Amino acid sequence: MRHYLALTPAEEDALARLEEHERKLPRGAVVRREHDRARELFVLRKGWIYSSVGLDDGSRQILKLSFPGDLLGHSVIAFSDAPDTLCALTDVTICPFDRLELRNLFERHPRLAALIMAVMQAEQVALTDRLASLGRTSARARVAALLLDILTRLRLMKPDQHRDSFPLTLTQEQIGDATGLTAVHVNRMIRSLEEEGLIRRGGGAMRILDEQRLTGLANYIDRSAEIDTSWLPNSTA
Amino acid sequence: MRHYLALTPAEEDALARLEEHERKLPRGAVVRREHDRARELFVLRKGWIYSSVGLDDGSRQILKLSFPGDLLGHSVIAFSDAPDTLCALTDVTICPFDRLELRNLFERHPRLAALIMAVMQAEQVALTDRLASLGRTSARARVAALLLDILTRLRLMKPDQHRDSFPLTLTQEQIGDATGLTAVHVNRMIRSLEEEGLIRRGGGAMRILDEQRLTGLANYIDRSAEIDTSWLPNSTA
DNA sequence: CGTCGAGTTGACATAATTCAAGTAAGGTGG
DNA sequence: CCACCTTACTTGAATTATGTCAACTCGACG
Repeated sequence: MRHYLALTPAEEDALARLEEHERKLPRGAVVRREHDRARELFVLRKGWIYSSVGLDDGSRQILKLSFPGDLLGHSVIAFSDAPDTLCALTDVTICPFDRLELRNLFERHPRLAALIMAVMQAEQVALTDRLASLGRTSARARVAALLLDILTRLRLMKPDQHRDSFPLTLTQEQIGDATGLTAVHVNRMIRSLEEEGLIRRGGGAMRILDEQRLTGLANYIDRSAEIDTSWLPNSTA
Repeated sequence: MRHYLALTPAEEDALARLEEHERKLPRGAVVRREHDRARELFVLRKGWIYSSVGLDDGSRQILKLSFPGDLLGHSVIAFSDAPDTLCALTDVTICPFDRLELRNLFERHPRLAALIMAVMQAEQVALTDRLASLGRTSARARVAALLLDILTRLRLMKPDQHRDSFPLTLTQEQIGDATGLTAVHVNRMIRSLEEEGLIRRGGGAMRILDEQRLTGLANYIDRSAEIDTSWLPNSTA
């Protein structure tokens, strides 16, 4: 799944074991709710999922979007109560596995464990990019950055299907919850981007017309440049 | 250093090895600059350090504060170019070690490697808390949350020294860069908190007078409740 | 002493929110 | 197949939070 380097057969097996079980959920389903006791991680096989936290005043912050191939629910690595809610944006297929499986990985496949740590770290850097986006850029820039982030991440997996567009499964309210804006204001920003010919909507899809200009305006940094795996331990098998 | 569980002598040795070398830097020194090639992680032994990114328009976002005992510079686990700048807020003592040392840890001390992953994960959750703070709370709340975060983290290490106060080494501009606000507005928020008797400043220190009320207003969540290590592998030695 | 960085304060400008009302599209029961 | 409802999207006007600019104070430090 996360093919940043050539895996040995034994490592492939170990990864496959994590995806042994499969669970399908309909659009809108809650995978797990914040404050619930949680022991499972998931590999997302199909569909989109978002992670969010609710605040006292009823507002909500979307923390992360996950796409096919992503690992989610990492928080159980540190805490036994889920700090965030996971919710399906589309019909999804997920492969749950207990965190005890990680134990096996650390003991028998140190290289895989280290690779997972590297991938998690890359996600953390993505989080800091979003932090800078929320803290220091305008509404327009935040919306633009979100759209670009979705596009580049989908394109990484399926370059042919997502040359310059993707299905718009997020409502404007959800975009607002991700960018720290109001649904109303998100709407205004999207139309302004559209009027300037930077993006176009239609048929339930979002198309990025001028990726370069949008990237500049959004202060967006594409970090899909490969993860550096040169320090990883050698494979054991 | 990170005593979330009892370590074996061999594990203690391995950790001690990471702290073999020591480097002292004066206040204001840059440990490493963003975009620099970077291979080293650090254990912060003494002093405070912040991590920040600069945006095109000259503004800056402070991503994280690090205190004694913290591990920093994790980004080299995934990338060979530093995504953020590390800068000393006080005179500091750091213990640098190459990321190749991690290899040794994964191969010989899987339990330690897993513990480090858990600690990193806890930091990631802290990042998501800040994301929600920037995205969905008012200026007052963000400033309050930052102050509480500093207090609770320092108190975790030195409960007696930091009952309810800490040295205010951050300028108001830096507080602004951390919370996504202007220095001017930070000033107004701090005085308003002070006028309401929630905090008090004096002698270069910040004192939290009404932690409970401040916590409520800030939407702050204290996650210093122990990291859950029950899933970790057994020690090898 | 004089300079400099940090903090403080007021007047004003602007970005984003709130409120309110309306339209379009999709789903459901009759 | 239509009438109805609901949910998402759109738009304008009024309001508010935060930013900008500019001036002033204060203490530290050379």
